[in-house]
Amino acid sequence: MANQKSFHHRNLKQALYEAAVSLLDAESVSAVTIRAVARQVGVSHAAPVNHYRDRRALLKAIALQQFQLILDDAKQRLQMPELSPEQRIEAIPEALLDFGLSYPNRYHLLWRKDLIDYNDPEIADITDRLYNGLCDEIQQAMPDSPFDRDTVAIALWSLVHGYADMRQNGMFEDKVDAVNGLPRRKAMLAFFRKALGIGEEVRLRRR
Amino acid sequence: MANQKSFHHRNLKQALYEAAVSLLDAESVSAVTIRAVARQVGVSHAAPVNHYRDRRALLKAIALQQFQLILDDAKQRLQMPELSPEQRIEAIPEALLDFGLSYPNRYHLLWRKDLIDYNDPEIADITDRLYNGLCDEIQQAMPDSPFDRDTVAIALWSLVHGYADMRQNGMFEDKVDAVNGLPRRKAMLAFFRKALGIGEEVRLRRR
DNA sequence: ATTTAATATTGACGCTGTCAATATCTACCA
DNA sequence: TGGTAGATATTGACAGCGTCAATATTAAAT
Repeated sequence: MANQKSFHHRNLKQALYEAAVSLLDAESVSAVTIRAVARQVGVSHAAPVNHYRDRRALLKAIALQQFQLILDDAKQRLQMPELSPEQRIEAIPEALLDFGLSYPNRYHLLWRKDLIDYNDPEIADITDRLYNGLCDEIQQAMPDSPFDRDTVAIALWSLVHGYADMRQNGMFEDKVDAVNGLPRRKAMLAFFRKALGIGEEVRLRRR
Repeated sequence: MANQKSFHHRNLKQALYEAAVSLLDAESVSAVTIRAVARQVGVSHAAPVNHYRDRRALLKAIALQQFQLILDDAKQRLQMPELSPEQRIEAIPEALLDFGLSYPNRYHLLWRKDLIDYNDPEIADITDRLYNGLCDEIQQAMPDSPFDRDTVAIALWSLVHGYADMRQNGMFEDKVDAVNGLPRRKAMLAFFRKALGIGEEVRLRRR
C-alpha cells in the first residue's frame, strides 16, 4: 500500500517550520498562525500542538534559527584573512544588516518583544553571543577610546538596527548617495566610521 | 432627570481615544482592541464604529497625535536661542528619542507597517515634515560634506530610532558610559557627533 | 409634534489560540 | 505473530477578536 500519505506525517515538525517561514516571508508575522500553517501543510488545526506547544513556541523556533544564521554569517566574515580593525568591528553589524535587508519580515520578528521572550535561555544566549561578539571586536580594535565598548557597540547596533527596521517598514529606500556615489547603506557606515576615528576617510567624487 | 449617563455618551470619540492610549501605555498595542476600548468606556462592542471606522482608524488617530507631539517638541527645541549647528541638527532626533524613551509602546506603534498606513496622506505628511525638517537642518549646518543630506539624515534617524526601538524591546538598558560618565543616550550622540565633524570632542574623565 | 439624522445595541459570522476527548498509527515486547 | 503502550493526528468546543447588518434609542431640525 502507498505509504506516501500516511496518517502520520513523516516529518511534520519540519514541514510546519518551513510552511511558517514561507508564510512569514510571503505575508507577515501576523499571517503565521497555527491554523494557517496547519492548513498549508494539510493537517488538522490542532496537529501542530504535538510539535510546537503554542504559537509562541513556533515563532521562537523561527527566531532562534534566524539568529543562528546571522551569527554564522558574522563568524564567516570574521574568518576572512587580513581584516582591517574597522572591518572586524563592522562584521557583526554587516551580518545583521544583510539579513535585515534580505529577509525583512524575519528580521522584524526578531525584535518583537510581544512575540519573542528575551528571557528565554536559548534566545538570551544567542543574542548575547551576537552582542558580546561585537563588544569584543570593538575592544580589540580600539582599546583607547573616549567611549566605553558598550557605547560604541550600542551606537553601531542601533545604527544598523534602525536602518534595517526603517527599510523594513518602508520609511527609506535604497538610493545612492548623491555626493560620493555609494549605496546609502555603505555611505551610512562610512559616515559612521568617521566617529570610530580609525580607517580612511571617504573621498569626494565631486564638488 | 440626571443626564449624566445618557444613552448618548457626551463625547464618546474622545473617551475612546483616551481609553485606547491608556491601554496602549499600560499594556501594549495588541491590548488596544475595539472591544477592550469599548468595555473600558462602558459602551457596547460595536459603539466605536460610529467614531472610528475600524481598529486601524483608531490606531491611525493615535499615531497622528503622537507624531504631532514629537513635531511640536522638535519645533520648540529649534526655537531656543543661540543653538550650535550640532544642536540644531540633533533637535529632531532628540525629540524622537525623548518620546521613544518616555512612551515606548506608543513609539513602537508608530513604526508598525502592518498597523499604520504610511501612504495615508495625513501620516505621510507628518512623517515627511519630520524627515524634511531634519534634512533642512543638516543642509544648513553642514553644506559641505562628503555625504549628501539624506545619508546624514538617515544615519542619524537610524541611530536614534534603533536605540529607541531596542530600549523599547528591552535589549539595552540605560547605563552610564564607564569612560566619560555620560548617560548612554548622550554618549551615543556624542560619539555620533564625531562623525559630523563639527562641535567639540568629548573629554575624557579618566584613563 | 413629527420627521430625520446621529448614535448605540444586539446578534451574527468567520477567524484566531487553545484545550479536552477521541481516533489512528508505530513500535516494541511477549 | 499478536497485542498493547506511546506517539501522533482529528474532531469538536470555547472565548476573544474585527466587522457587518438589523434594530433601537436619542438628539436635532423642521
